[in-house]
Amino acid sequence: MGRVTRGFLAVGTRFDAGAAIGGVLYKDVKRAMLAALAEGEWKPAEAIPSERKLIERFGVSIGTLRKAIDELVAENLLIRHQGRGTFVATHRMEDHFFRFFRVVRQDGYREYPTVRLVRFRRGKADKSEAVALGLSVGDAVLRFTNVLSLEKTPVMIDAITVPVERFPTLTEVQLRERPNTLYNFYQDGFGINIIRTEERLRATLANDDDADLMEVPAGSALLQVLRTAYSYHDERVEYRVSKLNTAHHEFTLSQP
Amino acid sequence: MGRVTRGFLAVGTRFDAGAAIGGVLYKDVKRAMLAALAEGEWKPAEAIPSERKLIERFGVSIGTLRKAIDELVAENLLIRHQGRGTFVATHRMEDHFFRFFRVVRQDGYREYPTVRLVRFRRGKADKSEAVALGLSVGDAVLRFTNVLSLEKTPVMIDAITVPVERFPTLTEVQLRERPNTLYNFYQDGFGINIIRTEERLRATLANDDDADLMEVPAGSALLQVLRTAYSYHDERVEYRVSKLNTAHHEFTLSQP
DNA sequence: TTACATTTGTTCGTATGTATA
DNA sequence: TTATACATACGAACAAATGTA
Repeated sequence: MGRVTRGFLAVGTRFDAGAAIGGVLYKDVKRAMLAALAEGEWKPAEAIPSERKLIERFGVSIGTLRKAIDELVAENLLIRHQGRGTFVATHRMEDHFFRFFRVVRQDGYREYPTVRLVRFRRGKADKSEAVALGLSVGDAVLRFTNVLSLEKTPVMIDAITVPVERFPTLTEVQLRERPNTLYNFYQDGFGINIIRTEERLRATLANDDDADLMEVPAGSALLQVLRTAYSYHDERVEYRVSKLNTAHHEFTLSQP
Repeated sequence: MGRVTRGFLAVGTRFDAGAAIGGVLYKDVKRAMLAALAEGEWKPAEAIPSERKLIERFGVSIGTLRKAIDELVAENLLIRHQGRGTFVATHRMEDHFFRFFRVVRQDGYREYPTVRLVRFRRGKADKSEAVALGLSVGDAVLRFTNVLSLEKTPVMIDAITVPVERFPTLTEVQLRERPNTLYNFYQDGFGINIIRTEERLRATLANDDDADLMEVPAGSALLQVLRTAYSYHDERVEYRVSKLNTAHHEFTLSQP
């Protein structure tokens, strides 16, 4: 005989609930927590309720709760600190910056880049942007380009496209004056949390524009990174084509 | 008051043992299991002892054992199958092939490559090989080159270097006739398990040799991948420089 | 087909250790 | 010092998958 309720779901016996919902309780808890994150009930940098409160809220045991949290921690959505609490991950420099900026000097040295905004324009999604962002060709998008420098030397060009729908009030000035990382800015300014990216890499040759911005000869070999960035529920919110000069740097698959 | 022994370690009370060894019991169990794997007590594709036997062997509770196994599973060293047992991971095609072969057609289609061995020679480690493999310059190495094709078209060149010391009996014929993946061959033929790689990516231009092997014009942009492959205990056993033609394919960071 | 033994997976709960404010 | 929070370790009970008799 199962329990009579599933606590937060309250849908009948343990067994019936299992058949009716996800079958696995900790997965249901995880989903509920994911919903609390996606809906903004728990905000970046804030502590979520303590384990004791969460087991009351969800009506599960400590082990089940911890298993749900374990997975959210593994996915970098939450960060646990013994003695302090469990926190919603942010994109502040200290936290996750090098998870998304994988450029390293060839001797392994890592450094924060300086960013210069060189283009900002409204436009209509082309085919590749529409495919990448799940839009229709012609939908309104914002395109902007950053030049990233390391040790004062331009090393990477990021050509970024976002749907206007998700960033309706975004202005060039805001972008230029943002105090922190771009993904942190998405987070603070628009409530959009980038939690995952998919990236594909190619080699390409510098065109005149690249050559100009990156101070290399046209025809140089560049590493091209095609990135789609995802928010909660696999929602695509940014498409980015980066070009990296690998004369002195490289793209690393190792996390620091 | 702690327990009197730590089972397989038997080094005193729980607390003392903690201070003396790793401090965390499940980490000790994990280390012991890692040792059993590294020493070949548990061999690839075989089942390790059941949880019940392991908790007897290590003198820990089921929860502690499972936490140790959880981490080894997360690191892809073990694979659990409910109802069957827990198995040592292998490099057979079905298992982990696409963890190490990250080349995908631009439309996302994945395919096993065909491999052609085009060079095999003994030599002395140069600077970069020595650094990558933790050898001294001049140490004996084997170098061999594979051309990988997808849909009958050459797409990637792998220039591979391994220390002779780790592969003393390796011959060109063996390499040419291996029935399975290269890492599976290392595993079966030399007891060497590749469990992890570090990769760095650059863009480069095709030289005459590349152009010849890959049937592209010299000067084409190619994606270069510098890979160091590790066995247990972070031992470096292979250094590989790959060049990929990204005209129709790309290097993906997504796992299938 | 059925029944059973074996193995891992999930859920429960308790006690204690460790880090933090 | 104290209270709070997460971390580790224990183990029981049952569920689900698998292979075999």
